[in-house]
Order: sequence, then C-alpha cells, then structure tokens
Amino acid sequence: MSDTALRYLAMLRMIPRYPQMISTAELHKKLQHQGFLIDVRSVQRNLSALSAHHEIAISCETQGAINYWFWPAHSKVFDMPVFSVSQALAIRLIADYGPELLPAGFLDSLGPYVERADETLSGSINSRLQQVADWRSKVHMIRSAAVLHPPAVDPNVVEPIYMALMEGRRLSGRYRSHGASEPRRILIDPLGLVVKQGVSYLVAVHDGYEDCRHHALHRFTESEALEAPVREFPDFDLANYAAESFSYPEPGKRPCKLVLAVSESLAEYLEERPLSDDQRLKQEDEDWFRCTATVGLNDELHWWLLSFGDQVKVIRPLGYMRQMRAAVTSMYQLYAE
Amino acid sequence: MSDTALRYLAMLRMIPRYPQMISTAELHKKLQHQGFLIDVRSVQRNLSALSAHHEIAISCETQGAINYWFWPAHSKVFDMPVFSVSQALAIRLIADYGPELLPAGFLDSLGPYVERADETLSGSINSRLQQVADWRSKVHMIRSAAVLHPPAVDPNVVEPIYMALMEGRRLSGRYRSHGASEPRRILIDPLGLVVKQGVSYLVAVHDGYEDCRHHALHRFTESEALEAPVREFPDFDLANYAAESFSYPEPGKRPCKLVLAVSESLAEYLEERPLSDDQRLKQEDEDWFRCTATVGLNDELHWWLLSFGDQVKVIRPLGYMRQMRAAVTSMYQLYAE
DNA sequence: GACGAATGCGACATTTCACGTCGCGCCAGG
DNA sequence: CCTGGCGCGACGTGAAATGTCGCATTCGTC
Repeated sequence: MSDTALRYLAMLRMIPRYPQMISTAELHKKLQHQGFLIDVRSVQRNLSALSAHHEIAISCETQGAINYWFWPAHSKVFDMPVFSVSQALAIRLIADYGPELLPAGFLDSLGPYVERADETLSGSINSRLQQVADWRSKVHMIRSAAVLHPPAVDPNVVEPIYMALMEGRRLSGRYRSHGASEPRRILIDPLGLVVKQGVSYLVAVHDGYEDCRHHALHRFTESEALEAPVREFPDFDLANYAAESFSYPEPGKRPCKLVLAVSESLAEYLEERPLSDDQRLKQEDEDWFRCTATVGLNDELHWWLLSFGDQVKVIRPLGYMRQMRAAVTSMYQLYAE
Repeated sequence: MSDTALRYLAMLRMIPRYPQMISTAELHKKLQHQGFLIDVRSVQRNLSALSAHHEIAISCETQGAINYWFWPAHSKVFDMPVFSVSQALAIRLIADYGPELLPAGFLDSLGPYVERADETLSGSINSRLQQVADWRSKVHMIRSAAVLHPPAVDPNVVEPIYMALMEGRRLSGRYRSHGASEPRRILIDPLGLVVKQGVSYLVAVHDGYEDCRHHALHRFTESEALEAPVREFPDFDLANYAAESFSYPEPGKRPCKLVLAVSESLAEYLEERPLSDDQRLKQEDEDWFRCTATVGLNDELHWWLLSFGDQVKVIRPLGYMRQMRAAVTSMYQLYAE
C-alpha cells in the first residue's frame, strides 16, 4: 500500500486556492490529524517536490520565516476521474447558455472547470484522430432569444456579500434603492439569498430595524463583510419569506385532467416534450389534434398556453376554459379600442 | 522529484469513469508516452495497490486474460484545489435550475460534482462557525414550474453517442423512429448535436445515404461507437443545418423601436430586467406605464408578449401592433365558437 | 485439439529514494 | 542580545519500489 502517494493526494487537497493560504505547520498538523504520522521535514520536502513540477503548479509565499502554500488563483483544476465527454459538454453548455438564466458571478467562478471541459473536448478529438475539429462545429444549441436582459453584477462586489451571508457576518455597503438616483451607505444583517429568473436578491435586515427587505445584487456598488456576527432571527424562514414576498405562483396546485385542442405543429412539439407522463395525443380532423394530460393548473401553464396564441384552445376543465376565454376576451378588447 | 507519486497521480487521471474502461497494457503505453519509463509489472502492482485503498475506490473487471480498470460510475470526485463556496453554490444552482435548461442526460452526468458541491457547502459552514446552518436555509431559488417534461435519456446510451460524435467515429445503434413502435438497428455517421429546448438531436447520415437526418437522443435504445471513422462531408455546416431544418426563429432580426403600454406589475418587473439597455419607463395614468425599448422583433418576443395577456399592449411599430391585434382576434374567435 | 502469444501474478534480489535526525542560518519578538 | 520557531542542507538507514524470471491462464489460429 503506497502510503506516500495517498499522502501527496491529501496534501494537495488541503492546499486552498490563492486568496487563502496554508502554512507548512498547519498542513503538518492537519496531516497528523488524518493519521499521516510523519515528520515536518518530510512535509517540507514533499511540498517543494510538488511545486517543482510544472504540472502541479502549487506556489509558495514566504512571510517572515513561515512558508505559506496555495494554488494560483487561475490554476487548472486537477481532478479524478477526468471529465467524461458528456460532463465536459454539460459544463460547456452551461458556460455558454447559463448567463441567460443564472445570475452573473456564479458562472464566473466556474472558469477553471470550463477550461478543463474545453481541454477534454478538444483533447478527445485531437489525440484520437488528427482531425482538427472544433467542438463548436459539432454541437449547436438553439437557445431562446433572451427577451430580457439580466442585469450585470460586479464580481468584486458580490463576493463579500456571499461571504457575509454564508459565514453569518454583518454587511456594510452602498446600495441604490428602487427609484433612488444615488447609492446610499447601508449596514445590514444578511439572512438569505433569493434567485429569481436570473436576478439575485439579498434578504437582509437593516441596522436598527426588525423587518427584512430584499436588495437586488446588481444595485450594490460597494460591499464589505464585517467581522461582527449577524443578529439572530430565529423565526425567520427563507422559503416562507420568498413565497410570500416575491409573490411567485407556487407550482404545487393539485393536478387535474387537462384537455386541449392543439394545432398540428404544436402536436408535433408535444410529442417530443409531453406535458405529463400520461399525455395522449389523438388526431381530430385535418388541422387539429386533441391532447389529454394530467397537470397542475398554475400560472406558469397559463402563460405557456397564452404564448401559443391561436394554436391551442383549452377544452377541459370547463372552469379553466372560461377563465382562458375571459383572458382572451380581455386581450381582444385591449386592441379593439 | 518524486517520480512515483506523480506517476500514481497520472495513472489515476488516465482511468476513466465506468462505462469506459482501460486495460493495463493501454495504461502502460500511455504512461510511457508521458515519459514514465516503467515496467508493466509495476503498473500492475500500482493498480492493485491503489484499488486496495478504500479511499480511492478504483475497480477492475477481468475479461478473459485482460484486466480492465475504471472508476465506479458513482465514485466521488477528487479535485484539487477543492471547490470554493461560490463555485459550490454555482454547481448547486445549476443542479437545481438545470432540468429546465439542459437536456436530462447532461445534468445526470454532473451528479458527482453536485455531491462534492453539497459537501463543500455543508462543510464550510459547519467548520467555520458552530452555527449548524444548512445552505438551503440561506439560498432559495424561485424556479419556473417546468411546464413540459423533458424526455428521459439513458446515460449509458448517450455516452457512446457523444463519444462517436466527438471522436469522429461511426455509430451503430437501435433507434425508434418517429411514429414507429419498435426500434430498428441503424448504422450512421454522426455529424453534429443540436440541443433545442431541453431535447437533444443527433444529426447524422445513414449508411448508404447522402442526406442527413436528425435523431432525438431519447429515442435511442442502444448505441455503440465503432472503430471505423465517419465518412467526410466537407460541405456540411451544423449551424446552417440547424437554422434550416429546425425552423426555429433566428433571433437576429434588425432591431427597431418598440413602444408598449404595460401594467404596473409588469412595469415593476421590467425595471429589474429591462428589455434593452436603452429601455425607458414612464407612468401614463394610474394603471398604465409606457415602455420604450429598441429590440429585434422575433418570435420569442412575440410569445413573451402574448404570455402576459392583457397586461401589455403593443403601440409601435404600427405594423407589429396590427399583427398582434390579428393574433389576439384569432384567439378570441377560437373561444367565441 | 494443440500450440503460441499475450496477460496476470507470485517470488526474489537489488537499488533507489523516502524518511528521521541533526545542525546551521534566518527572522521575529521580548 | 537572547530565545524560539521555521526552513533547509546533509547524512545514514531501512523500507519500499522496481526489474527479472517463471508459471498459470486465456484466447485465437492453425
């Protein structure tokens, strides 16, 4: 059993990425705690041996008499097992198309993994065959046109916010409120983060107040995580707060049997992506199909049905049909003026 | 320089995850190619030493006289440096949001990384402070209700497909065509992958034919990447093919000035996520706001506008207003019967 | 059915290298 | 100026890693 190789592995995993560092002594202590009974001298030797290797690329910064070790901020990820092609593709697709759905800043931090994914993709191609094919020529994603622009956030501003939230510290910053023209200095106790359609909101209590408010991350212009711990709000429940204050339709309505008349093109589409597992499609006449499925009647479904215009008509439940008819009539009147 | 420890690392990285395997001989060849001049016997010894360790968990499957090595399909990821909190959060968000964004097979493959992310999140919180806070209590995502069910795909079936595509090899498999009840054996030359609204399609040419067709991945029941290289189709361009054959509205229509009348709630929403960078909102009367923005008039926008029902009315351009009026009238007549 | 080639694996001798120990130099703090 | 902590070069030792050989097993081919 190669104890040394295992220890090397453990050591490499104990070394943090750049802003953080770890001293040789700490590392030695941690190793002993994990059962690697070894002299400090060996730890020193191992570290310099590893850093000598260009593949590994850990670095050292000497402060006074102590050596602090770290992975460079932009060093490659070194993982096992290596990405499979589908994992690499998943990461690539997320990197390309995520910005439309995920708040900016989250994706930036995945940079090293995206690099690794690209390596896997190009590597698997070039090494096997000489064929120099770019993965982009082989994978194409038809994405939605992104009607709305997600707001841009500054990574330097959001990082302290995440840190304060996760570590339970107070937050000081500058925030431009809804409607205000100038940012204002605030001191808050962060309670939670709510992500909605590509926009992140920090739920927090202002200093001197007891009620919580939400703050769009892109409205912060400065932020600093303080040392002081947040005040305790034991009764606060983020999921409840989000459900109440963001007034988003909960998807969890009781499912019922939905009957639709759909156009041929919509029928084709539904065949690929059914409304439910028990969906059934039947041709009614030359142009129309009947679609039957068991679904929850939520607002999301309502919007989805509306967006198809005259390609779909709700048949059952009767109550919902009337509701849809009312909605359509209201739209009609809007344009009739 | 510790050559052995480094070789162990290199070996571990050469071993693929389960559906794939690698024989001792191949491994030996690869190692020599990387400059590790070592006897086969040592490779054998190293492998059995590594697999003896429960921490590493690589496994071996003997087929005839040859040993094939692999990481178990659900083995943990060993990465260095370890996830930072924001990276872990990003992965977590993707895992939660993903099903609406990515085809099923892609996300499943990220499973081990999601596990690691959760580990990082719970670990980082508990170790820093005694505070036993679950990250879920601090981050909440409001996601859409996912109207449509993305079809399920078998990871074991799609992996060879991706491999064949990326490595330029022919593909043999069983495929159930549109409308057919039984899957049929096919031999194809994969040219590209098109992802549309959570469904993946493989664009490929059937053996003996010259024209390409697309195949929904979830309709494959078996697949095998063959050794034979694909036939060459130098004139094929995936982006063009996707634009033509999937008849999806290209987002790139020439932008023009759009004027909308929007309800108060929609105005609030638009303030967070503007339609364009130059969007302007102005209150008109008690209930209605006027929204002005420069956008391309594509189908995506059309659907998006329709889905808001009577909360929005197109004012300018006049031509588009008439188009919208026609659409609404057509919907009205559908329900008038 | 038999033979050869390829592979896995146990055994053994050898050598390398990984380890602990010691000592010196450097830096910080008292 | 002294003391303690840390890094690092040197050295001897012993364990571990390596190459070699031989035998068993399996597969393909004649």
